[in-house]
Amino acid sequence: MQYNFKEIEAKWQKYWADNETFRAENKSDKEKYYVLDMFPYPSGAGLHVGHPLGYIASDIYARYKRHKGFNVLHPMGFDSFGLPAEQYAIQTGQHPAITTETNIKRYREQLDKIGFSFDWNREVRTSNPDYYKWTQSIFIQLFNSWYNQDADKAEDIETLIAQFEKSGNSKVNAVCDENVELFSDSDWNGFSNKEKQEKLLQYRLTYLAETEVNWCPALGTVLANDEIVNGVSERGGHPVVRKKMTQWSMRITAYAQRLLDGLDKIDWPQPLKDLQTNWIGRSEGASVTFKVIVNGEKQSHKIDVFTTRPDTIFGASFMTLAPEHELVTKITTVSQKAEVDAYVEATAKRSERDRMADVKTISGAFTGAYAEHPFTKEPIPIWIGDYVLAGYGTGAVMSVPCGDQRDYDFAKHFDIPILNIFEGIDISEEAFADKDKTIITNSDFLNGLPYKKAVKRVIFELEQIGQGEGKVNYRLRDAVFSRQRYWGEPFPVYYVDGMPQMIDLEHLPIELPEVEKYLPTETGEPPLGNATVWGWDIKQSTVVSNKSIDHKNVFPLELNTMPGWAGSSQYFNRYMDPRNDNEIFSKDAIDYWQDVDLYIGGSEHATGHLLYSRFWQKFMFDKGLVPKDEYAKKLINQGMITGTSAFIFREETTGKVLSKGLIGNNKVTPIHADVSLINTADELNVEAFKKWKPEFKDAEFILENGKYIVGREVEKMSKSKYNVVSPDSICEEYGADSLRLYEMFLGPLEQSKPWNTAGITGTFSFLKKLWRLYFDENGTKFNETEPTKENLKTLHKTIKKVEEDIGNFSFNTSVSTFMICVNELSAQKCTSRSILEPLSILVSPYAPHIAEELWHQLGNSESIATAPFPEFDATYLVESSKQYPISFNGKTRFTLELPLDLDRNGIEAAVMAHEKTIQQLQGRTPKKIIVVPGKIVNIVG
RNA sequence: GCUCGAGUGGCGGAACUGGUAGACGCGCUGGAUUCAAAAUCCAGUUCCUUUGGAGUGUGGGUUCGAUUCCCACCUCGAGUACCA
Repeated sequence: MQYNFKEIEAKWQKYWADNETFRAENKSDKEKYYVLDMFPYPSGAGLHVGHPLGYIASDIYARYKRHKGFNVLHPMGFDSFGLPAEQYAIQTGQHPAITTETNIKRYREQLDKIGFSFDWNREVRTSNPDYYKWTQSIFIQLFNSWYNQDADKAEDIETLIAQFEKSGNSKVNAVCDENVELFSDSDWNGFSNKEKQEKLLQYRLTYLAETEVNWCPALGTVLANDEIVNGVSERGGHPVVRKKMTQWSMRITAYAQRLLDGLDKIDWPQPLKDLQTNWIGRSEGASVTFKVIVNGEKQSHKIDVFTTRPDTIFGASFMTLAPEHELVTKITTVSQKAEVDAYVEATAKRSERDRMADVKTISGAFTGAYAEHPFTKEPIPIWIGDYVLAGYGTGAVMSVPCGDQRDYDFAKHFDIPILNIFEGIDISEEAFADKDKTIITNSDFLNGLPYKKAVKRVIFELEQIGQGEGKVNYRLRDAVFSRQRYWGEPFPVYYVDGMPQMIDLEHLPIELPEVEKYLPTETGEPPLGNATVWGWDIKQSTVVSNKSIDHKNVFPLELNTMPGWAGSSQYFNRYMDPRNDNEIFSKDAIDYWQDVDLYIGGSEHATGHLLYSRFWQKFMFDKGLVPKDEYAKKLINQGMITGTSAFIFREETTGKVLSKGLIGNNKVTPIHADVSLINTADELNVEAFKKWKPEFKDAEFILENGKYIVGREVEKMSKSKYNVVSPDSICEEYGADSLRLYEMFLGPLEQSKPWNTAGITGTFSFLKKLWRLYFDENGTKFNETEPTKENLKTLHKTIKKVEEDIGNFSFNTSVSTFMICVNELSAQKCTSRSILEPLSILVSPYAPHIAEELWHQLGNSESIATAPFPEFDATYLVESSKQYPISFNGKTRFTLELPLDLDRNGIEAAVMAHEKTIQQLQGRTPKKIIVVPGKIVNIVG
C-alpha cells in the first residue's frame, strides 16, 4: 500500500466537514480552552506559505488540547472591511462586497486544503451587517459613557448629567477635553439642549471634535498614528499632511494607565509589551503655569508647560512654544509679528516627513513677549521653535539649556543665556541630563538637594503659590475614529441641528448604503455623500431617501465610516456566540469561555489592533459585559517567512544571460526570475522563462554543464519579487501534512526564517517512512506482538519530548523528534500495535490527515481528534549504564560506559585505570578529578 | 541616537537549570538497486598541518568545565524617532 496523500487528505477533510468534528459547544463538562488566530484580511493575492505559519501552530495546539480532554474553541473569520477592495471598486466599479466575497472564497479554499480544525460554524465577517451591528452597538455605548477618575472606570453618561444638575462640573473628576470651561448647576440647568450636548461631547468616550488629523490626500482619508510609517501612509506610501477636521475620536487616553498596568498581568512577548509601553509613553513630572508679560504689562493669558524636570526650574532661561500653539498670535508683539508669521508659515508648509528627517537644523523666532518666572519673578523670553511638538504635553516647554541638550543647542544658536544650576558640573560644552548625579545649586530653596528631593520640594512650592502641581503625562493620543471611506462600518448616527444623535440599539444594523461611485463627492464629502438613500426618519425609525430630509422628522446620516480596527476590536468575544441576534453574546457563552487562552498573530499589530482591542475590552469590562479586563492570557508573535528570490544575470554590454557560475568579472544586471520556474537544484527552466518574459525570447542563455543556474537571495515574500510560493502548489505536490510539518520544521515559531521549497522532501519522506511502519506492498504490517523494551523506550522518549515541546511552543524540535522516533522504530522493525497506535495520536496534531487514516486502518471507527493523548511512563526510560564523557581540562577525549549505580569513587577508579587515561596523562599526576555521577568526569592537570 | 532581538557547518537549525557542540532535515560525495530515471536503501559530510589539535561574531573575565553566566566591542535584524 502506497502513501496516497491526495486521496487521504481529501477524504478526511470531507469527513471533518460532514461530521462537524471540530464543532465547539458552549456547554460542556470539559474544561474550556480558547485558541485564537488573528483573522486575515482577504486580499486578492491569496495566501502564500508565510500566512498559515501561525495558523498551523495554533492548530497543533488546539488539536493537542482536544487530545488532552479540553473543549476547544478554535474559530476563524475574516476582517473583511478594508482599503484594497475599495481601491479596486474605484478602478473597476465592482462593488467591494463582490470582490470581498470572491477573495474570501479563495481564502477558504486555501485554508481548507491545509486541514485546519476550525469550527466554521462560528465564522464571522466584519463586513456582514449581522456582525457590524454589534460594532455599532459598542460605539453607541462608548458615546453614552464617560470616564470617572474617582471610580477609575467608565460610567453611564446619565450619572454625569446628574452631577451637572446637582453641582455643575467643578467637582467632576473626569477624563475630558482640555480647557473645559467651568459651569455651575444653575448654568447647566439654564443651558439650551444644544449647549448641553456640546458640553457632554467633551466628556463622552467617543466624541466629535475638531482635531488636527493626519490627512492623506492620495487616499482621500485621515489616518491614525499607527497607520503612518516614516511620515507616509503605511498602505501605499503616500504623503500625509496635518489638517484640521471634525472627526469622531475615541477617548483611549482615559485608559492609558490601565492599559499600561494590564501588561503586567498578561503573558505577551516582552518586545510587544515594550512597544505598547513606549507608545503609551508615560512620564512623571509637573505642570507649571507661567504668567505672560507683553510690553511690560501682565496679560490674562497663561502658559502651561509640562516638565519632567521641575527641579531645574531656576535654570529656565527661556520658554519655547510650538509654532502651532494657540497663544502665538495672541502674545506676539508688533515688532516681532513679521518674523513670527513668516516662521509659522514656513513650518506649516513643511511636511511631517521633512520635519522628522531634518532634526539637526535649529530654527525658531522670538515672540517679543516674556513669561514671569514663578519664583524669581524675572521675565524670561518666549520663543517659538519647531523642536517643540504641538501634539505632546501642552505644546510648550520651559527651556532649561543647562539640563536639556535640545534647549542647550537652541540657546547657543540664538545666543540666549545658559544658567548653570548644577553643583560641580561643567556645562561649557554640553547640557547635563544625569538625574542620578544631580545636586541643585543657584536655585534658592532647592540648593543642595538631589533630583528626587528637589522635585518633591518644588512641586510643593508650586502648589503653595497656585502655579503648578505634580502631573503624569502620556504620549498616547485619543484615536481618530472617522475615515472618509466607503468600505467600512457606517456610524449609527444622524445629525439634528449639527449635533450627533445615536440611533437606538433596536434599529441596528444601519446598513451601508449603495452608491454610484466610491470616490469623494464634488463638494469634498466622503463617498457616503453619494448615497441617495441616506436620511434617518425618526418617526419610522428607518433609513429613507435624502429627498425627504426636512430636519424635522428626517435627518442626515453620518457620512464617515469607521476605521479598519473597529471590527477587530471585539471579534474574539463574538466568536463565543456568533449567531446570536439579540445580544453581542449570551451571558452563558461569555461565562463559559471567559477569555482567550492562546492568541497567535503578527507583531505588526502591536500599537494598532492589539492596543485598541485591549481598550475596548476594558470598556466592556467596566460596563459589566465581559468578566475579564484583559482578553488574551497568552500571546505569541509568529515570525515572518521570507522568500528566496531567484535571479538571472544579464551581461550589461552583450545582453547575454550568464549562468551564475560564469559571471566572473563580467558586469551583470540581476533580474528576478519567478521561483516557480526553478527546480530544487537551482536550475532555471529556460524555455518556460522565455515564455514568461517574452522580451528574453531571443536572448542567448549561456549554460554551465548544460544547465542554467540562478542566483538566490533572501527577501520579503512578495508578488513584485516573484518569490511567492503558494500553499496550494505545495499541497498539490506533497500534501498538506508535509506542508504543516515543514512549516514547523523550518525553525522556532517566533523567529523569521527563509522559505526554501527544496527542503520539503525531508518531511515528505518522513511521512512515507511513517506510513511504511504500518504498511508494505502486501497491506497492513501491524500485529498484536508484544512490544520490545527498545520499542517502548523509543515511544515514551517521544511522548515526553513532544509534550515538553508543545508546552514550550517549540514545534520545530518535535518534528525532529518524530523523525528520530520513526527512524528508530524502522530500525527496530517494530510492528506492534501497542506502539503504532499511540504513535498515530502523537503525530495527529501535526499531520492530522495521515494520523486519521492510520487510526482508522488500525480499526478505530471514531475520529482520532479526541482520542486521549498517550501517557508518558518514565519507567521505560530507566537506564542501567551511561556513556561517560571523560574530559581532560574540560575537553572531552573519549567516552567510557559505566554502570549508573557506580559511586563517585568507583567511577574515579574505573577511569583512572583506563589505558586512554594513562595515555592522556603521559605520566603526569592529576591535580584534581571532578566526578559528577550520571553526567561527566573531568581530570585536571 | 534610543529600546529590544539575534550572531553556531555550504543552508534551515539542535543542545534541559553551565556538563560528550553541530541532533534532525536539506544539500553535497561515494555505493547498492535500475536498461535508464524517479523513488528507495547503505556509508560519509565543522575545520586543519589527522597516532593529534582547533572550534559556537571579537576581546577579556568567572569556573574543574562556558554556545549557555558577567564586562567591553563588532555585525545584522526589528521597532522608535526632537516626548520636554
